[in-house]
Amino acid sequence: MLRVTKLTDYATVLLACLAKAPQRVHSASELAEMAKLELPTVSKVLKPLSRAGLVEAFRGSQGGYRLAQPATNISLFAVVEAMEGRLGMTECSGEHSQCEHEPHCGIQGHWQKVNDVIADALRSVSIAELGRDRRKSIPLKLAKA
Amino acid sequence: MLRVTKLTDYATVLLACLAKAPQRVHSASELAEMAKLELPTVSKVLKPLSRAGLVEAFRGSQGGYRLAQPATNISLFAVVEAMEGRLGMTECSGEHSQCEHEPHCGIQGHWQKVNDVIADALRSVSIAELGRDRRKSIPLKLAKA
DNA sequence: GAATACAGTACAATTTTAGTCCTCTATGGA
DNA sequence: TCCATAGAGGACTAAAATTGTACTGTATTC
Repeated sequence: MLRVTKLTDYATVLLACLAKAPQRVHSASELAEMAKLELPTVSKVLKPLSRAGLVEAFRGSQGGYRLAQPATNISLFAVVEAMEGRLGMTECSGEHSQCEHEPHCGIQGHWQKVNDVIADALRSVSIAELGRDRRKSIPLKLAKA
Repeated sequence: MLRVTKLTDYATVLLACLAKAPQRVHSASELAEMAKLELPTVSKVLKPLSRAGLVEAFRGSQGGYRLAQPATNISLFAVVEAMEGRLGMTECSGEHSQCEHEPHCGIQGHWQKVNDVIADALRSVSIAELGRDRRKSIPLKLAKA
């Protein structure tokens, strides 16, 4: 099915939540509430996003997360890469290929082209666009505000 | 990493083999030899390709497989779909979504757009293109950001 | 210094994927 | 006709990835 992992999916949802109030600091539990996810799951998602520089983390009481960049600057490509590592459609399109078939495989270079096109597709969508409600706009009760 | 499964990868390799002599019938063991894969694995890959109408199968002695369409007509999209089912980047972009978050998720429609772009990317490459130009490797030194 | 909240690591349960094997059916030739 | 070949279909095992959770540590605020 060629899909991203659930964690990556969650990441886009959480980033879209953050993008709705980019200046505010949201705690992980507040985000869990907003996205209807479990707290440990939210933490797990936000950590790699923080390491990748997509969100800023603040410790201590009143701490939480905030977008580290304008929402329009954060592409789906960056999110996928932060969550799943370097994009590569096949074994041999990664950095250090372990593929034993390479010596007699005539096609490995071609997947790279496909990778590039897909990467461009992901780069063309920012999380700002994800946040824009196109259907039913959701209440998004900020219960803990 | 956003990658296709190994079986899909194998499928492209096998189809590229078939495309080199499109009129000939190749037995599964012959293809296994060409692609340096195990026979059971080759069989497993060719079955869904046959069901999807990408290759023709001939039983009995002197039987084997042959491309059912000109190689230029067989896109990577068709191969991925035959091997992995309908393309969908996220749970909710599939046909029958089981995603419990849909009612309060504001972004599900947006992944569909990404799907479409990626589908187009895959549609733009045929297995005929995979077979030609065995340029060893493409300079890919996009240093990790 | 106590409470809050993120960081990092580890781990169990589940699901997917990969690979193999076995039986059945169809074909072509002796 | 009979037999060897070769794909069809399904079942099954092992391995790997994903998911979700827990626990301990560290930083910050009041």
